[in-house]
Amino acid sequence: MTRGYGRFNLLPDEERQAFFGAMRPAQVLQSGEDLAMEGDRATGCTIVLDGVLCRYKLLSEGKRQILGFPIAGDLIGPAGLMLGRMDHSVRALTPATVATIPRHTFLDLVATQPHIAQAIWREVLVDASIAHEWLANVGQRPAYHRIAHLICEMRVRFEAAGIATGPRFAWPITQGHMAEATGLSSVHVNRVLQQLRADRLITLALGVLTIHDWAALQRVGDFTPDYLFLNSRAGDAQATGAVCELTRWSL
Amino acid sequence: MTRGYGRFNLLPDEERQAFFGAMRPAQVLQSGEDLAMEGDRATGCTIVLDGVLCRYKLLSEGKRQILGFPIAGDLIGPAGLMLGRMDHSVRALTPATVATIPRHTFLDLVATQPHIAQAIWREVLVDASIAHEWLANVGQRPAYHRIAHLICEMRVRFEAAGIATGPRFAWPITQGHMAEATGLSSVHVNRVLQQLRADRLITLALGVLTIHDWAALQRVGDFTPDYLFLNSRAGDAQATGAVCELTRWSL
DNA sequence: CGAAATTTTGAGTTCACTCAAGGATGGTGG
DNA sequence: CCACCATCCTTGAGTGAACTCAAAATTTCG
Repeated sequence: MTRGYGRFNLLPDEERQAFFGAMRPAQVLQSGEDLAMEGDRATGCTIVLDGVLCRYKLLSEGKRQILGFPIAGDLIGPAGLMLGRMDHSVRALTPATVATIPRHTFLDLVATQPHIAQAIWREVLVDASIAHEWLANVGQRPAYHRIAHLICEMRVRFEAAGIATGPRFAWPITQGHMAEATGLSSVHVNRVLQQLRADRLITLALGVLTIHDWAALQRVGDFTPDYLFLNSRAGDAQATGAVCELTRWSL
Repeated sequence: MTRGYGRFNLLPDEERQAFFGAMRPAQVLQSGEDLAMEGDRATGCTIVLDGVLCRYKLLSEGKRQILGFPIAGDLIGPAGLMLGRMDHSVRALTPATVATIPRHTFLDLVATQPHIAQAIWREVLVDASIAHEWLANVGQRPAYHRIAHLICEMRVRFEAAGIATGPRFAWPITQGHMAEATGLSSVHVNRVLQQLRADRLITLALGVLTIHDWAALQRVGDFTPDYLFLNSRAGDAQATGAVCELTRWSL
């Protein structure tokens, strides 16, 4: 069973098959491997089947800003395809499985299959909405609340993708990554996590995150899931598509 | 003469007329007036004809994060239309002129006019790219560099929109707005601006910004305009469309 | 001209950072 | 199976960038 094609499983049969049929064979990325680099001419649109990746930008002085953590069902590169080049890089944080639709096939699908086009634009727009929320998070919230917000988001997205069920799940994001995502230093992230633990909100150890008080964590993180636009029918995480080898990273 | 429809002037004649013809009569916003609120069901897609607006999110504790400064040629609300509700609010910072295409007409245009659809998606994707750059700016750069970056971006966008020519132009963004855009306090913005002035990079007074050393300012701001995706044909700022009353806010 | 908004200044504080070192953990190969 | 290495996590101490509060000066607008 494959982790999920996210919303793309909800497409009408014909278009769903067209979409899945357009994908090249699934491809496995090693942890730390780059899938695309900022400035690259995008050669295709990639859908994440399994694993956790990060979008990022490199700045002068070696700083890095993580822009998001794509997981199963998320798309990599549609914007790059349509604007001509990638505005950010993408790297696997865990072993990951992805499948790519070549540039031409993808543009054809978007032009001729309205439901596919709609599903893709939805993903793109939700990504933009998430970027807005992250900007607000990094710009306005103190470290403690900022980290809580990130954890809330990932929990909800993991559940929506069918990766996590319940308050205990694999957390493949290092404190260094959390620092780069939130604009904090990794030392400070570590201290904030200890505080969240002392406050009985979460524990995070050995790659496993446990949420002890979901309501309080959301309150602290000032989190409401509206910006994720998950409000369509439930059940879109049950995958029915093509079988592929899965890398193991989750619990 | 109208300030500009941005890239929409580049559409083939037939589609350009369809696009302009779909707009309701231009509408004037007062400074400080809200055009849309987060959570609103979007009723149309609005194109900015003149003036400067801001997209923003309100957070708990009364904090506000500004997500961008739409100017002539920019679109408000296409994402809101397609996702069902706005993920952020939009407010005029200066008197502004805008024109709206009603929901149904807009969706029809997108579905039936490929060049219009392409132009709109381009705008949407560039907005997302800008949000990514802002996230990196706010997350990683110190205040001094962060403000420099914002000034560089606005200068380039003002020029591309035909609003500014040369290094001296109207700057309707208060220090309070700059603070909310960059995640700094307005007091600190003020001190950074004084430092930029002491360093002979800019002067900003009475709503007029002068850039004294563009090369140095870009260096300080770690600014390259790639993420704005302005690389298509020049001359798209010459407006030829319908005439409308213009509010005066620029030099 | 007066009221409101914005900018500026000063003083004191704090949140988050840097630097540095020591402990865990996990993967790899002998 | 264990030794080793790389990565990641943790802790301590000192520093600094940016913040808050408060009030005065300036500009804008009705």
